[in-house]
Amino acid sequence: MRSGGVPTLKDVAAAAGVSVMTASNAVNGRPRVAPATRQRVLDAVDALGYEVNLTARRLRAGRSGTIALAVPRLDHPYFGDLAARFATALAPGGRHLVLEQTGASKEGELTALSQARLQMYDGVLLSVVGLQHADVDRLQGDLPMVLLGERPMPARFDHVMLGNVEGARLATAHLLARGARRVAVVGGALDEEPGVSSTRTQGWREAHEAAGVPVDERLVLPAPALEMAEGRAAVDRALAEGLALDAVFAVTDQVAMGALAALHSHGRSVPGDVQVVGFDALSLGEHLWPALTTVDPRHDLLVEHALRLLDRRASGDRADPEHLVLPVRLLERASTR
Amino acid sequence: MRSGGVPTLKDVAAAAGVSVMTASNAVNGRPRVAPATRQRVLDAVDALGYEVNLTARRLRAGRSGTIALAVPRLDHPYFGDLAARFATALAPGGRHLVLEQTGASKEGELTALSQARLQMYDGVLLSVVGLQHADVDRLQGDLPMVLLGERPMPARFDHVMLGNVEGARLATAHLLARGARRVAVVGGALDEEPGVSSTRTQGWREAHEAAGVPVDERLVLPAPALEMAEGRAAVDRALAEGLALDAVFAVTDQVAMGALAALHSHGRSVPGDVQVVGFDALSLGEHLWPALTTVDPRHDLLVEHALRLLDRRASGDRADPEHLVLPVRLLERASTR
DNA sequence: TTGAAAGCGCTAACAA
DNA sequence: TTGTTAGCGCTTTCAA
Repeated sequence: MRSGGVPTLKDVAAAAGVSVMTASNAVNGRPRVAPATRQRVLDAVDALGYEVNLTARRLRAGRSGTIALAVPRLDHPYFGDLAARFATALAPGGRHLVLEQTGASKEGELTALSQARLQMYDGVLLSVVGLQHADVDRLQGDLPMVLLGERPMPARFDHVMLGNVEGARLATAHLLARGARRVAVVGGALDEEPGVSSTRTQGWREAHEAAGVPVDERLVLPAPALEMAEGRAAVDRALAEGLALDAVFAVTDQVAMGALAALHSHGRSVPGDVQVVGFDALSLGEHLWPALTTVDPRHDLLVEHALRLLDRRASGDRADPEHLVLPVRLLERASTR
Repeated sequence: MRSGGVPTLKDVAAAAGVSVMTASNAVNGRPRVAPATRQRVLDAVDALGYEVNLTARRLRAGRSGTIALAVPRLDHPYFGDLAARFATALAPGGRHLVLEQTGASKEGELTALSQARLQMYDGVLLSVVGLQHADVDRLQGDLPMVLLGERPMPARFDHVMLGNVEGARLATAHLLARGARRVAVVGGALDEEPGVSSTRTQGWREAHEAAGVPVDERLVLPAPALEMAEGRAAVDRALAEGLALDAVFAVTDQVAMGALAALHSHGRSVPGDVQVVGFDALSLGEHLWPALTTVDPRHDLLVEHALRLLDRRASGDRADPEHLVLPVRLLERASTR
């Protein structure tokens, strides 16, 4: 072993008095190694504290046991929750998740979205929030990859989408059924730019049409980065300007929390004066006061399908890509009547 | 180029009519390449869509430009916030952060904490929350590594600690100065097991001693995983059992949110009946109702010092390891008087 | 200024 | 059952 360095398979082989190949076979539990030989190798492994060099294994064998989840932001609880679910689902198979930050396309911070980076993994789960069609289309090669989230993307990739429109429709219909007539959509967007804001605003609009309630576009309150502070500021401003509203559909739970803060500081009671629904079913919504009614995006199904599709590609399956839209459901809690 | 595969440097060299070595020199901007040659190589790079294989580079050159932040949980906002800060700080240097989940020692989920995994990175920032001295002591080799968080750990590593005791003392002293006499420490622990709970409980105790207020150990309300639900349940139970308290020092903001929920459901006003202080300065605390007074753990300083120490090791410096304790400060907001 | 050779640590394929 | 050969894609060294 090179002094000061980490022991290699060569060191193990030398210590056990076998060839490097036999050491490899023994270490990896491959058959056709005599029990006595195997034991000598494993003893040497213990004695030296050998662990495989995953970089070398990946270069040679093309696998490292690592799957990447690439998300636009590391500091949104939504992605942390999702990452924890994927990590848990991968663990039994001996695989391992790492979280990569892609940044958003507009800001030109796509460091993680290069062939070079993604090639380090056995597979990539790519959240396409904030990405453009072209960003993803640049990706070549046959890296197993599954796209997550609702945005128009190259059809050659497997793609699991949340029921954004359907969830927004459910949430808004629930508010309208509970008597609301002035439902603000906080974090909404009227533009054509596809994404969370616009698709969920679309569901809000459809629910109004289905209920025969006219839509007032002044009730669309933007919160571009979908942060709590923006949701709070948007509702603050609307109330200060005297905009009439008796309900809030927040396009994410984070934005909903901001809305709740604003309503509270203006003395509006929830759900008495204003009913509130969020989207994402973050665990913290359950413990707010009042507990937040929200749309469950079914991350359980997302994880299940995404890994199924990823494994299918990893096993060399060349079937046509699947484009799934998951079902959603409403979790009724105390912030609506 | 192997059909269907990703182009390699060999493909670029062939296309440009130079040797692989010259292509490498040109691509990496090394000197001693004739301008015309360099241009031909770069043209070939563009034409083929070549990107360096980071696995091969790491195996040969020992660097990949990737730093890992290993944390016990991906779904605690605390770590997401910290990760985002590290990612931002690394970006200007062209380096890249990935987030690894270590799990907690007790549950035997230390998948990420193997030599093998960590060796894939140029450096590792290891949050030692939930880890044992022995887990970390197993790590050999000269991988640049900085430990984060207050726990007894092998002294041979650089180690940046938060001012846990000092922060808890500040928070508790603030409550006592504002008239509180029955300060519950939610998420606290009386045992000797070192960690967030016990060190912050220690600060709570010291503040009482300094103020001459007797400590009542019944006011130590555990929340082992420091989750919101546990904080809520702990305070719920205490109030149901008639435990007298006029203030809460929650050892994390997450636990503080749970405490706020419990206080609210028991009709206790904050800060009127019960004052509340958290710890961590999570951004969501600013937007709660009331806004949460909290201890700022100075993540800005943590990031600055951790990267300084990491870079020092990466440059081969053999200086004695540093063991820093960061200063903290109290952010006074509306949940205290 | 350019290139040939060697090898990082590992494993697939084949030979003994 | 064990070992030999070759090479993954890159970069360091050294020669041309």
